[in-house]
Amino acid sequence: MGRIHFAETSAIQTSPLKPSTIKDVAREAGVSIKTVSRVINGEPHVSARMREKVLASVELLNFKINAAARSLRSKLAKQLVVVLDNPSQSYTEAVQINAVLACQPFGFELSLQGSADLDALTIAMESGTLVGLVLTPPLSNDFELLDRLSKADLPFVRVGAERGPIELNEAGDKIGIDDRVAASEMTAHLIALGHTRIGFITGAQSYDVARRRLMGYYDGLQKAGISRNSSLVVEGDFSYASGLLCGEALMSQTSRPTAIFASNDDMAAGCLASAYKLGLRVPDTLSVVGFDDAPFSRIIYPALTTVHQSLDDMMEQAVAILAARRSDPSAPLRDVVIAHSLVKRESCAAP
Amino acid sequence: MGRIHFAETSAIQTSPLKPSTIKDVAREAGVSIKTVSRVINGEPHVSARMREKVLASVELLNFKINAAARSLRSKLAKQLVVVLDNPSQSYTEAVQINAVLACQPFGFELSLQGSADLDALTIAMESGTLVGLVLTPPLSNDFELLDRLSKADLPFVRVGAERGPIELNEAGDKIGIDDRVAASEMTAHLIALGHTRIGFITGAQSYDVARRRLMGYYDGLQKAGISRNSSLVVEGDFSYASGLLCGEALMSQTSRPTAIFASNDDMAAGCLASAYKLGLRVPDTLSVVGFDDAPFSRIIYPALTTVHQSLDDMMEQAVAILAARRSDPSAPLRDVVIAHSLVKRESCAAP
DNA sequence: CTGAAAGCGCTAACAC
DNA sequence: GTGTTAGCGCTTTCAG
Repeated sequence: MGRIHFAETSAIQTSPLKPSTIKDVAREAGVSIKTVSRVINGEPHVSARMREKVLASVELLNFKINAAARSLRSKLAKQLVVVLDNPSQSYTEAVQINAVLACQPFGFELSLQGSADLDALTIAMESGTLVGLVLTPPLSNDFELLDRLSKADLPFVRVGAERGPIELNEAGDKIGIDDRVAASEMTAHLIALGHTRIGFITGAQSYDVARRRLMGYYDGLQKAGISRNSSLVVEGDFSYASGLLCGEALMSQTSRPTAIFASNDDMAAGCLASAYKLGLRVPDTLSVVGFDDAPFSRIIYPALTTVHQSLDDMMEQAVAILAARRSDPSAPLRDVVIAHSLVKRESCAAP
Repeated sequence: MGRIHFAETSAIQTSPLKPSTIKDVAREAGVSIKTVSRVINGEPHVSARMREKVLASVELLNFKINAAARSLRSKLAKQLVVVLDNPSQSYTEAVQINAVLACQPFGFELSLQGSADLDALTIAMESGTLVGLVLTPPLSNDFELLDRLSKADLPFVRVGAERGPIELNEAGDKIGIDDRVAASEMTAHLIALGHTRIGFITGAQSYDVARRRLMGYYDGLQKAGISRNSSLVVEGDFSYASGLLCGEALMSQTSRPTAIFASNDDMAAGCLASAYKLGLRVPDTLSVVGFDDAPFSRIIYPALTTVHQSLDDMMEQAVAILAARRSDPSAPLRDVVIAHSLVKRESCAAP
């Protein structure tokens, strides 16, 4: 997750010269400052020759645009709100840092909120300071909220939202991984290892992401011809504490599962802890896998086999989508699917 | 670590009005815009009556200073460099997010770097764009670097740096916890529990912070009248991998320790993993404690007893010190000690 | 102690 | 296609 890429953020290393202005560039290139402005903003109606001359001078003088002056004049919106209300500590932290990182290049002012205050947001939008909202699960699938947001004409992107047939009150851009496919792949991995009694710890069923992961688990079972067993599925809430409880419930059954698939890493960690408490060795006696590839997943013992979802990509693109929509509000709605991957570590083995 | 405080960052929630300008305030208060400027910048030479009038109007109109306009005009430096080169993944991540957070209120542009490029930094300083540097361990005690930094007249604050008798090439502001006292307290805690054979995993001895924590461990032993035993001290490098190795080394001794004090949480996690591998139950057979209170320390099993150091406070103050020094370069050098605390969780028990 | 005027670097609006 | 002009909101002169 949020490793900052040193080279990218290191403005100082790349600009060892005194800052030059648009005027300097204009003089150098022998054009007007407006032309320079057009070129550096990628506007049309500039001849190729001029563009080249300007670009050369920009390079020569190591011109860097003055963000303060630009935003003072252009009054482009720059507040971006991320709404975050998730019980998973690691998810919450990962979203936070990646949101901060994603906003840096745009100079957006990030505001993290636990819920969306429509009135305040509407005012901010009308006064031209709001770029838009990034909604994370479970809010990204809260249809009442989505409805009000679209009625208020507020741009928003839904992270990890349900994708599928367009529904009536469907709106906003979407971005996420294919949770269902990922969960099915993980299930298949467990089955390939030889497991047939596979427990599943689901998130709250009010979360669409939880439902999708559960469906993926069922898909995997079905593909292998293994029938569902409702006693092997228990419902947590994506928190560590719930993983502890659900793990215990699963393991204390008369015929206990040989593998447990927790639908996020926080719950997998809890599950690992309860296995330890019950004296079950992982992966020898029990395999445990997670979902998310939280930062701690390689540092707990045993290192967790899990599904990697690239939250940095996701937040980066979410912010980029909003930024693009700022210039062109009527651009077609995006639905971006980010690649996921299985990361196999030490927490599972053959039964 | 980096939990973002929702209320603080939520500019939108607190300013549901259209932004008003210094002009509006001046008109409201019946004064000139310069007077408003003086008041909001805390400048002297303003009568109490005027100040009050202005403040009232500021409140009334919900005036928020326009950072873009201010920085365009005042050309105050706003680049802040954090130099970070530490093997601990969790420490690195925590510093990153807290640095980003700490810079937000000042509108500083953060640049994370793996080393300090003096030439580039000097140019940036001379052209008035550099606020200063925040040095983290081990750089915060790299005397050659410190020396060059002070000769180049660059402001810097040293996080987690050695404190004590002023040395010749001592310079810069300092901020950190009292590592030595903290380590001694943790050792005392272990001893109070009944442990006498306490293993210690130290960081690389080239790190002053590692040396201080080791000294604290010795202090704790000494206070209890327990003699040092060099076979109980092994040297890691603050990484998870080294904790794994060192833990193994400690545990495979003929008369193994009943408790292990790893001098950071990454190594403690590694140590826990090696205990698990060797079939030693923690805390039943072996107690393990860490240092730092990394985000994962409550999620691994067993939840880690550790020393909490408030990196958010530290980075916040570090940035604030630099900001203050920007207005008054000759202010006396600060040496801030942040409070630490023992957080007792489940990873240790009586032998 | 207070104020009037100039202008930071850039882009919007309008010429040409 | 290109250039000119005005002015964003603030702080900095420099006069009172």
